[in-house]
Amino acid sequence: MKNLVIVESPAKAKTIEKFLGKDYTVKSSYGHIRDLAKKEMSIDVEGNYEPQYQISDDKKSLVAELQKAVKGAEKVWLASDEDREGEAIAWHLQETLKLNPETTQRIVFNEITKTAILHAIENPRQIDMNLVDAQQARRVLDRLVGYEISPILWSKIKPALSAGRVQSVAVRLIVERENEIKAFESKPYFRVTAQFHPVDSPKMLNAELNHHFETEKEAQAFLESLVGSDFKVSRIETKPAHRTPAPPFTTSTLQQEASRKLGFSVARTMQVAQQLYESGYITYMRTDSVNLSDLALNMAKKEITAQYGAEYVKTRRYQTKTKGAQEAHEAIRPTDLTAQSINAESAQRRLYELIWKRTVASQMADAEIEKTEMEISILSKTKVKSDKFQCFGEQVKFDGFLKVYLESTDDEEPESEGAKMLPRLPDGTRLTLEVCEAAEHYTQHPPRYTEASLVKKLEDLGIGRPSTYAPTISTILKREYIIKEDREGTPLQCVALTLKEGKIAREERTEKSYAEKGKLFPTDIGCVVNDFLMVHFPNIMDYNFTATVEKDFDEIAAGKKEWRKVIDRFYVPFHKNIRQTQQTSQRTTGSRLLGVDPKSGKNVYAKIGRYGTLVQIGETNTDEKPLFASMKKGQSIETITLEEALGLFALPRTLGKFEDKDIIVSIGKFGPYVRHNSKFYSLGKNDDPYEIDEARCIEIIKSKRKAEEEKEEMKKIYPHEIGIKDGEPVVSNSGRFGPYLTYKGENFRLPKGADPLQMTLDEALKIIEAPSKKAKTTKTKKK
DNA sequence: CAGTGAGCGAGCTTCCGCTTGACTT
Repeated sequence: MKNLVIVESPAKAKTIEKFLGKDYTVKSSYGHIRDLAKKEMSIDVEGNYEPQYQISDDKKSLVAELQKAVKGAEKVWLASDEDREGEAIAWHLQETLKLNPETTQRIVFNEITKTAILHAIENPRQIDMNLVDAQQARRVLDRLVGYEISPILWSKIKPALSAGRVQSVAVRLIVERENEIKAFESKPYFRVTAQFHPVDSPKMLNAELNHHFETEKEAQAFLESLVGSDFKVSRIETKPAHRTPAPPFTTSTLQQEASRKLGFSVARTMQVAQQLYESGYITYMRTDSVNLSDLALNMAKKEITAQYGAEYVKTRRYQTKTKGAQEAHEAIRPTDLTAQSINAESAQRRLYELIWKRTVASQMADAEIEKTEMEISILSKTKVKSDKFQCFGEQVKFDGFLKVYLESTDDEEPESEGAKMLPRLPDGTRLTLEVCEAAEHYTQHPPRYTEASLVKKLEDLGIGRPSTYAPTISTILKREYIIKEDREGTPLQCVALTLKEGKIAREERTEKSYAEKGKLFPTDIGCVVNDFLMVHFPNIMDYNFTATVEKDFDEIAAGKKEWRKVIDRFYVPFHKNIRQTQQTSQRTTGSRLLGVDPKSGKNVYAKIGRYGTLVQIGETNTDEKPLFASMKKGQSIETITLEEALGLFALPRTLGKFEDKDIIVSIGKFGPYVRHNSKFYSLGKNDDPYEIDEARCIEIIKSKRKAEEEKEEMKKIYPHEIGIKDGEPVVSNSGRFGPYLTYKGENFRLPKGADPLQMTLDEALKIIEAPSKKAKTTKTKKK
């Protein structure tokens, strides 16, 4: 082997190997191979912040494999990504594999095309230690922040909590949005819409009054003033406008669009995109760049010309404006733009088509639009009115990119009527009012974040990276700082006044406020932790903290600052704050007094305990031990009432007898259960231990008994011998996931619908001999 | 396998950013 090239991703390795030919072997590092040890701080704070790196357990065999490959190679090329992390990966490889810095070739390319790669090979350099140091500073800072603040939370609030530069700010955004919503006062207003038609034509015009009314009285008075009034077109104006397509996808915009258009969670989008990437359908999916390669631009031009005509082509190069973008890759695009769709499972196909449309549209001409604005004046018999009706029309003159794709918005207002073509009516045209309605609406609070809109906000603030958006959300969900929930709209009483044929009718309607789906809500713990961090670590919680330290990292990368000095300037005051907070801050439980227990006369509190939120009767600092009960799902410290709190002390409940033994319902370590004759039976998902009755308990007991009997039956049937081949039996067994086959010590999955009891030996052998999806080279680890 | 929450004290938890694991009984 002459040349060994090491890249970050195995899929990339496969592609590059094709371009480079047989003199090159391409291997993958699978990301970072070394990191700070997980257990300890692993930073020698006294020793000038020297980081202590170690090869992670799951990378040991890979490193050994790379070591072997290095020995057999004449030249080693480090081709990790062209950014801070990529440079550090190259450096860790050089250190770990003991490569000679003088002779090791560092190459970079940010698009996977033959020209880009060959160009890179012709222009090797050495590792840029300034860039590596910028990464070390980033890594060390994150570790210091996370590993020094988290233990404070354990002792002051609850064990196993966490804080960090990215996650804590993400939680702050959600907590603050919820506070805004709580502070929001929804106010009613009256929106006036009307239908007119020219005196001599039945063609209807939809119009809206140029302002709202605050009260029904005002709206009523306005409608009354219309009776007997005349109407005319007082102004009509048309002007050309154009719309431009959205830039190609980055990780963040892909997550947003897949959420809006396909309803995917951020994690699902990334999982499906990974599959598309591994199958070679799309370019790399973790990117902050909107750049397309020349190859892609040419492909797009050809494809658009062929499909839609040359007038639809407009080649555009987009600039990445995102804060802190590192642009190590291209934008997310199809590798082959001639494939408008792919033959794959539904989720993959739909995501691919979205990417195809977005990419192609980004290289298409603007849409040319003609906008029309019309004003309708009210000619009152009594006085001249400044109130005016307005109509808006839109006509697409040339569709351009709209032929292919239109970006969605997060706007939750229902699609407004409009954007239609307006008839051309000359100024002064007399109009007849057909109907006018003043309908009551309520102002809406700001929307809660969805996963995708949170990602967008984080990206706008320059916080987090494409590879961490999805994991960050799953971390704050796992810590139970936030929950993802649907919330139904609440009914609103609305008045509607309708003027028709000179008469005003009044109607009361019940309308629902907008339902919220998959929105992020803060939990009690999230709020308490956020408040604590805001008081004691305001600088870390500052929305500009990341942007500020990124400036330092950039200066380190430019060789203008020394990374250890940057860290020292941050750490000395930070650590002092840590010590002070640990010594002086109070334990925080978020406790709230709910009232007095009528039975005992003692105070009832709701607060955070070691294992979650709970309610408590009595005081903790007295001789008498208080009573405790866990709160139910959906209850919170802030909203729970005294009655609800007292209801939680109803467990354990004894619900009569079955077969002469007590039925007792309670909640245990593993959730709600029924106990009967010293045996435990878990309750179903929809059973509430506070509500469940005797009959349902007996049903649960009986069905569990039946399931056990069936299991016994299965044990009698299995193992079932299907036949003998080469002196070895072909057997079917029944396991946790249903029946399966065993032959010569190996297990085989059954295809859907196959019944091993009816199966012939030939059929069974077919399953056994079918090639398994992946070669069984990997060993399974057992704990 | 079927709480806990006070207090004592052992030992545990935790960050962000690169990557893809594994295929059960």
